[in-house]
Amino acid sequence: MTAERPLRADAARNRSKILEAADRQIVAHGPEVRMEAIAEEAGVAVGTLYRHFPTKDALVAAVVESHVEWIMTEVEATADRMEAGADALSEFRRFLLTTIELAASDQAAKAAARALGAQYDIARPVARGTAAMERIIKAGKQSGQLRADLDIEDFFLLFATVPLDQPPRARERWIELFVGGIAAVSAPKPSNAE
Amino acid sequence: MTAERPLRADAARNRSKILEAADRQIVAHGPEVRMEAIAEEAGVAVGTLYRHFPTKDALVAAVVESHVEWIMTEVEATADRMEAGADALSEFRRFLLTTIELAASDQAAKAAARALGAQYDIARPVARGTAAMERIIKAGKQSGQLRADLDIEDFFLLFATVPLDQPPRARERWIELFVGGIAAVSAPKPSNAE
DNA sequence: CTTCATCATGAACCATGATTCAGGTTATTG
DNA sequence: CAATAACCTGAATCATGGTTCATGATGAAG
Repeated sequence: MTAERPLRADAARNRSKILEAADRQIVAHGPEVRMEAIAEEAGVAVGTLYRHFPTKDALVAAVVESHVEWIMTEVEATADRMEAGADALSEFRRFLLTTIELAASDQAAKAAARALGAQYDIARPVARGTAAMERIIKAGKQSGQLRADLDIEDFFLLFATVPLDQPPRARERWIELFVGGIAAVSAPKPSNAE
Repeated sequence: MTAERPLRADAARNRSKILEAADRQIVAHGPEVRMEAIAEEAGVAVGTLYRHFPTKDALVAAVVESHVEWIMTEVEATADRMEAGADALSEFRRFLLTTIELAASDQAAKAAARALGAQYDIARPVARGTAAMERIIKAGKQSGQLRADLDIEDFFLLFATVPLDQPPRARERWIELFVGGIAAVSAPKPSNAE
């Protein structure tokens, strides 16, 4: 069906220059950058962008998806560590801190996080991450450090909620509060308090 | 200085028609509604909008601020109840539920919440709410149900973070998780777990 | 070294939406 | 009932930014 005629050498080169430029621009200025800015950064004319991507949205989507991919990789690494016996809470805290810290200055990752929260279904990459999150939850529950009623949905909620726009101190604080809420020791309706 | 010449009768009437229309439109469709839509809803021509508000931003700001005002009123009511001895956690949960539930379908309130989180300084209305939040925190700590280290900043963080775009069930769940994190019984770094 | 299918260029084109302003209305005052 | 300052109208103007396409270049095949 889709006869994949190999790209002409220069075309291939341009394609990646565009992708890289778009990534750089979107990371720095967010998905609203003008096509012209991307073209300039890539040392190419706007028309060329359109030769490779039908619309701006398509180009942005390509970039953002690669960042979702990246986030999912982090999730997997966390799952690995937790299964290897690491402390559930501190491991999770670490994940949030490093990932969020990086994502905060990265407008593309922000868009990615938003996308994740908005419509839990960016297919491929998310599927990978979903499996990892299941593992995280399972491991955390077994060690007794995560609420017994935790759910994947909760994780997506978490992503949709991270205050990426706040200053670093605020982000750390937020993590602190949220992790406390996730911990098994917290009591949703404490009747034994005092 | 500012010689407040009273508005001509029809002008005053139009002004409020515009404000109401803008509110309705922004609540329904968010701050991106076209000026023309607002004008039409108000039964007035676009030019008239500009006679009363220098720019679109000014008009939107007026509307959004009134919603911040509203939220702050809710905060005060909550403070009152808590000082009157109501259960800290459930009272706070109630506040979040009702306020958020209303705000969720209210694009203007969403923008308002975002504004609150983005730049804690919408002067007047926030000042009012800030005082109330101080009261909430104080009352909560005294009853021993709120973390001893809670801070006003935490509340702003909370507002900046509420997942208004998520479905109702998700919002409720989020509140559950977050309140758990705020409760004094939770232990940030539990060493007595087990 | 031709030849031509691919590819690149970038000015022109379009769509959207905010803002302006010349010309017509109307509330208010005397 | 003038007279006029305040007001209103809405088509025209601007600005922004995505998308197209006629024209010119160039890598690959023979």
